Amino acid sequence: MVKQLRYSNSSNKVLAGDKKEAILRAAIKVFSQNGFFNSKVSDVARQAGVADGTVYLYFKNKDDILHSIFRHAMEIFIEEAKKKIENLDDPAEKLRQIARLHLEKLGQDRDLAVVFQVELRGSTKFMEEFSTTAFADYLNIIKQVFIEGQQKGIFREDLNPTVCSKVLFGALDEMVTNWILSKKNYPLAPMAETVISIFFDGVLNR
Amino acid sequence: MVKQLRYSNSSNKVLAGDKKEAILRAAIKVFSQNGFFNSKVSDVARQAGVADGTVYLYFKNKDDILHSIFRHAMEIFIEEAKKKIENLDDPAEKLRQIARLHLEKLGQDRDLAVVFQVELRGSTKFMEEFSTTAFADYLNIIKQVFIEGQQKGIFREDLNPTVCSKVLFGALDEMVTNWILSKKNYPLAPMAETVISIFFDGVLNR
Amino acid sequence: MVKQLRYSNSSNKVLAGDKKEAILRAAIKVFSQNGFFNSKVSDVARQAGVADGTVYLYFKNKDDILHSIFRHAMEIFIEEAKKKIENLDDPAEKLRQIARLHLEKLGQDRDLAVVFQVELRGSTKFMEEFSTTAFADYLNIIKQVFIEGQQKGIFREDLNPTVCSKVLFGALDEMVTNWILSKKNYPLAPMAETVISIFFDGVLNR
Amino acid sequence: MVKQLRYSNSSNKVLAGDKKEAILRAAIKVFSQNGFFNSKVSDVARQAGVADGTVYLYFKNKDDILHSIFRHAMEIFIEEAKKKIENLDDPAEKLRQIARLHLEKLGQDRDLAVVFQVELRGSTKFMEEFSTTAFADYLNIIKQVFIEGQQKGIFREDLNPTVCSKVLFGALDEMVTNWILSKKNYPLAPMAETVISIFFDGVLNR
DNA sequence: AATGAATGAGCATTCATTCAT
DNA sequence: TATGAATGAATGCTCATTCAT
Repeated sequence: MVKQLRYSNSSNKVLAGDKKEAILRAAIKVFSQNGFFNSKVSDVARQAGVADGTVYLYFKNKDDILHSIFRHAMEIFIEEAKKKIENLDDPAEKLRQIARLHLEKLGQDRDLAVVFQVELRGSTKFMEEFSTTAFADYLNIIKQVFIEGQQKGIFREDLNPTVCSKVLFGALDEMVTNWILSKKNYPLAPMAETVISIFFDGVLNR
Repeated sequence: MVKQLRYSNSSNKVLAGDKKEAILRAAIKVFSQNGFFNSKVSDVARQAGVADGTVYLYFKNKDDILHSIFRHAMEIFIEEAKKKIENLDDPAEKLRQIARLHLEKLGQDRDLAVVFQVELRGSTKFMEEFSTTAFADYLNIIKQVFIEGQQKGIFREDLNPTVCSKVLFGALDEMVTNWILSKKNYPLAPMAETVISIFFDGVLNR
Repeated sequence: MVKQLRYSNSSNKVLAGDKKEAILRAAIKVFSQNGFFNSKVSDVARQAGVADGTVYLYFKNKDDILHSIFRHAMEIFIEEAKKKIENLDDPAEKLRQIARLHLEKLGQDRDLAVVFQVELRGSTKFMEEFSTTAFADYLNIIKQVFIEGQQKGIFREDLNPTVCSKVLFGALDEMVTNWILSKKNYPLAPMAETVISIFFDGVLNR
Repeated sequence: MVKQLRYSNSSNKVLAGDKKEAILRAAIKVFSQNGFFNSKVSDVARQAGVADGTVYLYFKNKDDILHSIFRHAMEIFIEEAKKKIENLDDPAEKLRQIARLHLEKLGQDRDLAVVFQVELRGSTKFMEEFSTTAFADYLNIIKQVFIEGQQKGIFREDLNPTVCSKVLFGALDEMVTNWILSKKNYPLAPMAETVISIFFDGVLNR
């Protein structure tokens, strides 16, 4: 969910942006291991291989690092999600792809997932900001697809699209949280199918 | 989700247990307003009307207060949930009652809800512990009801009961989180119906 | 210029106010030795025999310690100056007593003098505040005595009392500054006579 | 009290010496606005229109900038003072000219005055050094004129010349300090007459 | 000469916890 | 039980200075 570090291939000089990304990667690792509040800026710096002060050349403060992790990852994720569904016609298939991408992305990067599921949730300050920015964008994508599905007669029209998008997100979110807290090391992405199956058809026998 | 403060009605002396509960209530209020990490033990003490040191007569440390809030509230909640479903036969109705109780309880106590949705989530330490204790009990109740429903032929048998219980919980949980972060002041409990409707019948048109 | 530490003489318990005064005395010593900006709060605490945090039970912050030194000393000084002149009739004698008290007080406490002459002067923020508070009171006392002298026909009436009070203060102030910077260890108080002599009669021969 | 910036008028290239002077002027402005301790070297560099590192091509360190301001200004001042009095015979008139020059120079350059009256005073390190170098030279000029006046029978012989020179300096110094701290914007130089009048004739009526 | 990215030492302040009363 | 004064460990951030270019 975060771009890989890129090193210049025409010289051994590290690209400017790479130092910032190195700090971001380091922060994801450190925050996921010790928690945001227990992580020291100097831990992040050491992990990134830079001096403490250098962190402040790229980030306003410790909070800003956490913000950047979120913004950066969401940006990439939303971009990818949009690309993935733009060539699909079936709204149901679109939701299935989004669900899969959601679990795939976080399932690929446990550290990032921990930061997303735990560290970002521990403060109303963060929560409030996030729930009105990139996160709102994400929910909105789901919602629009749902509305499209209602218009095409695929989804029930008695349901509120906003609530439905939250139900789907909540279910996926819970899968991720359980996954990172689990002692077992099962693959996360396949759970998308089950979630989608329940979301689409419900649990009742027919 | 937490017992109301009870004052002795035969004397002016506050009952011993009430002082502990006063501190718990104070902590719920303070934590929900400032966040756990930004709350000082002295804030909790002042809110409870006791001296700083007194807090340590009832709780091991600051973390222990948060733990107690969780344990105390979950205890009451699980007890109430069990009582609510013990006289019901229909597993579907049982889940409906649980869902409604979940949203009713937290919808009645915004401060407690904030602590549950935000403050308790900000540390893997807490999360790991919670996900294996009282929270596991709660998920297990849902799961058992689900299995019962499968045995009675009401619920689909191709679905994993554990995953289903998480999907239901995740959906409800997301409702609560959105509710506490929302500027609007809508009633939370009624959303249980929609969530249950989706969970039971799915979103697809038939 | 600062009250001496008082210990309870009826028990070995240190009086509450004494801890604050102990910190003030310690700060005067530490600031005068290392300068305000180079002094660490922990230096002051160690010198006072208390923990770092204790300093903050009595002072808002490091700046507040410096402020308090000034306020405390000026309070005592102004009180004493007023008492010294209240029973005198001759305005000239009043100024002589003030000049002597000024040099006597600071001449008795070199550390305090260093703080007054050097540390308090190094910031416009402090300077501006001081020059409009206790320091203004001091200058005003001199000025009022001067006006009284003009009314009694003792002092020249063509001179601006405000300017005259500043001239006298400036001369005394320079004596103190030179004294603390001097390698030699001469007594400061006697210089009051010379300053007063010049201030009263001028340097011209007649 | 500081030479004006001179730019080459035969080319667009700034003369080498001018860059050093530009940094000095920038430092005077920045120090007077924010105080020496609160000013960053990068502030000075920006104000001077050079890179941070460039400052260190002309000055050893931040302290050295403050030293240079003092040395540079005193050099010019003392040179000018000497020239002003070399063609005068009357010691009294010499002192009057010095007093006027003192207040004229600082009254022309408020930023420099702030640095002289406030920033240079905040450290015993600076104070001690200054009081034995250029400042001692300045006091010595006054003192020599005073002795000359005593020899010519103009000034009282019962007075210590050193003390007298300090009294005059202290009075002038206080005028400057009050001027920079004053909200009102009165001209400083004219106060030289009053100070000299008091210094020469005293405040007593005759 | 000039640059400015990188460094890393340094410090005020907070606050959970203790303990003498 | 209850108090609250005292403790002292712990850390984010700044900024003077360097040095490769």
